[in-house]
Amino acid sequence: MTPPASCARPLTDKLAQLVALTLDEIAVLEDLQSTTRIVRRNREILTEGKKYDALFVLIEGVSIRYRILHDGRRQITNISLPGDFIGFPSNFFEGALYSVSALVDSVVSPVPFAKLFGVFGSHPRLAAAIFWSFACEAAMYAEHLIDVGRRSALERVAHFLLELLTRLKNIGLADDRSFRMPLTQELIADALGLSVPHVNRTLRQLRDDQLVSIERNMVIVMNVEELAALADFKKSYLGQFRMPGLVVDN
Amino acid sequence: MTPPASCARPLTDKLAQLVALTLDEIAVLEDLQSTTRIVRRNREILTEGKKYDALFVLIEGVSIRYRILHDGRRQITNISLPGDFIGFPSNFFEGALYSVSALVDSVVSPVPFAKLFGVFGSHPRLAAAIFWSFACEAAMYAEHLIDVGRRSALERVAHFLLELLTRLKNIGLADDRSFRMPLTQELIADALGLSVPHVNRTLRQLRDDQLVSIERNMVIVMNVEELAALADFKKSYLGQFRMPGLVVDN
DNA sequence: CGTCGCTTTGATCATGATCAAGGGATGTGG
DNA sequence: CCACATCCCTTGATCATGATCAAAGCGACG
Repeated sequence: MTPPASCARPLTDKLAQLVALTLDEIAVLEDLQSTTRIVRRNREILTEGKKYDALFVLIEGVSIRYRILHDGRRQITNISLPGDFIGFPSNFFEGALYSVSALVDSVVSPVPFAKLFGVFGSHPRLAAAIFWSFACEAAMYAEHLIDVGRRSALERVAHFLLELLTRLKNIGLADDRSFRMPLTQELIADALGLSVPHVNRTLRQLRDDQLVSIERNMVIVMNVEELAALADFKKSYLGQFRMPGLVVDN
Repeated sequence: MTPPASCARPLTDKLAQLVALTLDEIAVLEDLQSTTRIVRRNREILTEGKKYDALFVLIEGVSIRYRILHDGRRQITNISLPGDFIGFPSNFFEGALYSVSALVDSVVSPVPFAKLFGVFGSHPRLAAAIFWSFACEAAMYAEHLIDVGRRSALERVAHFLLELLTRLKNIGLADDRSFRMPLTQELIADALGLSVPHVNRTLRQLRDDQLVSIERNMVIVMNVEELAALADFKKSYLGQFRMPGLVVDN
């Protein structure tokens, strides 16, 4: 059902959408991700406090980054989809700052820091493109923060659904208005700083208002416009990137 | 009272704490910040939606990054102190994602993307160090997100005070337990996703509990240990960095 | 057919928002 | 030197969003 991992190159595809990559650059990029590892559903990919000498690229699957507070409350800071880097910025610290778990059986590829920084030195265009994906990740953090800090439960859930739809669409895992929700309501709650019952009620309200339709795992956004207006959602932070420094000759 | 801007080199100082910089590297770093601009209190340094070809370094002063929602609610995502980059990741997008305002008269220095990426190509150690400061910024976002998503008002305010204390200490603007609070309670409220009266009451409670003392603008953390325990605060995300890729020869 | 994981619903509770009004400081013009 | 205005802090009363607690429904799967 799932294609062999070696066939999927989500990171390359993602960066290629940004910049037309040369064959050489593609080769370098593929070399970065040459070794892969399978991580089973519900196993940790990264563990808080451990030392790492690499970032990871998520080749296939879905993972969450989170922190668990002393009394068990959990905040999911971030959801990773195929093509995303895992471990930025966490792994750059003495002792990873967060744990990352696979939500489904996943394939990851470690990218040693040394290799990564090597590419930064030798392939400036690639460097800029990779840099972009970090910027994009940071932008999602900021947007997530606004969500949790100042939006109502309804707006939060709406924004969350639209962000997920947009991101899944970008990597070909959603069509224009529908996708399979990879998270349980408990996970959504922990991502949005809400309780499970309230997420459930909020989803119900969105359904009652004819804004979305949810059946089993399938989410259909019935009215993207209106939902976006409700959530104050602008997808610019997920896409339009400037590549100003691309023509760098030093 | 304040030293002339040309004397302050907070970014260089910050990075020098990380890696012993060569004279050449220091020169390159200073060259990056060679032009400066003064921004008056309450003026915007960056405006949401505008295009920029540069990041900025905050040389002196304090600034906030924020988004205002359609109905006027404001979320401050981030507070910048001297030595911090302003405009990551926002300025890498077509149309800056957020506005940034100076809270006091400030000095900033534009760093054109082209120059920045040039350094990335030519000075890998510097690149890694600058990269670190982006990672640190991203880590603060994540920590802020946990704050707002899953901590109570009391924990949030406590965590906020400790983060500020630690950051100010790192740049020599605070002693071991006290500092001048650069934000009004309204700004604290907008940073933490709370209302002004509740921030006020929460600060009062921290005072009543003998954890902090606040007089005018001066904040004294009376009991760092206990406050850190209350807030679940670990300062590792503000300091300990690995420089694994520092010895890169390509 | 029973268990497990997830969703759904209801009833009650509490944290923190909102609304409303003062209370200092500090600064400015008369 | 005083009047007044502005900005921020403080406090109180009420309200509401969303948490918590509890229990039932409902597939899927072994």
